[in-house]
Amino acid sequence: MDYIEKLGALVLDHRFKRMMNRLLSESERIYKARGLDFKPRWASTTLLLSQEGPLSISEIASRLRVTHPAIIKIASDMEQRGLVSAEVDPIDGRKRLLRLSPQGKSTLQKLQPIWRELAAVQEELFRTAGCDILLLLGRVEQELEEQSILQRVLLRLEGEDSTHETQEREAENGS
Amino acid sequence: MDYIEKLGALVLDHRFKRMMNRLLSESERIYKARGLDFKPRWASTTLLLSQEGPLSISEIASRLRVTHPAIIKIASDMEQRGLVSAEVDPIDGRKRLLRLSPQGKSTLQKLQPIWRELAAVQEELFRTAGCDILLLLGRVEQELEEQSILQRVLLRLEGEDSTHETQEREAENGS
DNA sequence: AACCATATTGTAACCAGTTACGTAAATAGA
DNA sequence: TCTATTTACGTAACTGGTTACAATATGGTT
Repeated sequence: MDYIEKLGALVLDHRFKRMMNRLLSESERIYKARGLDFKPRWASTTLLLSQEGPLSISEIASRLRVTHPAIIKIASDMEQRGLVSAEVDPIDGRKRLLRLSPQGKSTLQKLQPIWRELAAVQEELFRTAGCDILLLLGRVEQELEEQSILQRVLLRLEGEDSTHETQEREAENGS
Repeated sequence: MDYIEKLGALVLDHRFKRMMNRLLSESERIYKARGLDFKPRWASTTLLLSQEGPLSISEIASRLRVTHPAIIKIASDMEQRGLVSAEVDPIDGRKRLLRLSPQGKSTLQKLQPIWRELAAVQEELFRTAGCDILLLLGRVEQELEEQSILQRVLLRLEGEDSTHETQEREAENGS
């Protein structure tokens, strides 16, 4: 019945998305079950702010590798719930420095034990299934820095149809 | 510098999302490099239609485990480019049967060798990094069917704070 | 001091999905 | 046969991101 599984590696993106959604929705339910009004998507910003003091929007964005509008949205949601406060940087009027509010810190205290177990459960889940998922993802990202999927696939295809090589070469060199 | 990697399993969702985006954007560039006007997100629908004849919107949606509005969007995009055609089911006037058009089939022919190499490259990438990714994901999904992350985490938390059990129990029972 | 380039934030428009809802066709039951 | 329920599709509104663009503050040059 599950056609996506049958399709294999071709739809790996689909599989990753499914796993991501599962992790997000279960985290959300865990927070709810523990009586916390907290969204999984705030986790990385919360941790970053807790560990590295007040930071500007764009600093957070670059550290977390998302775009600044995404952080603006997260920050404004967290401000509404009183978890973070913001003030203009006194020495650079363009920046708005974000910090965890007292309420944000108290929420963090409640989150810590949950996060500890959540991380342990997830790591264990993948280890039981056969591998260290973080190590694996790190290695794959490393491999891809050396050579992109695009390059790998085009190279293999080029070997195949060495008869009709036309515009592919440019595209490949362009990267 | 990459704070997400430092955060570890807590932000596994983030890591999966990153990998998914990478796979999608590289696929898109591969299609472009080979001169095809084709989106990675059409792949599963295209394959399904090619293998299992004309299908209705909701059949496709359920086979691919997405919602039907998502398929409506994909189908209308593919119709615009002439890759699929649709007609009302003669024996059930509610259904719109989708099938690959001749042009869709010819595009499929061009996609096949690309997909073959793409799948091979992706599998190899993960195998080199240490594991059979499809097997791994399948196993984890299997494990999660037996017991959800929610249950696992709540169980572990319950064991922990058996000393200071306050309001958490209610929340936990509520789920 | 004036000006230009750059950095930061914010906003708008878009994308790819979801949930929620409305409508039409089919089906089941009285 | 008439009605009530269910199914299929479509649309609207929302979410969580993106890119593109505008406005403003900073800092370096002349």
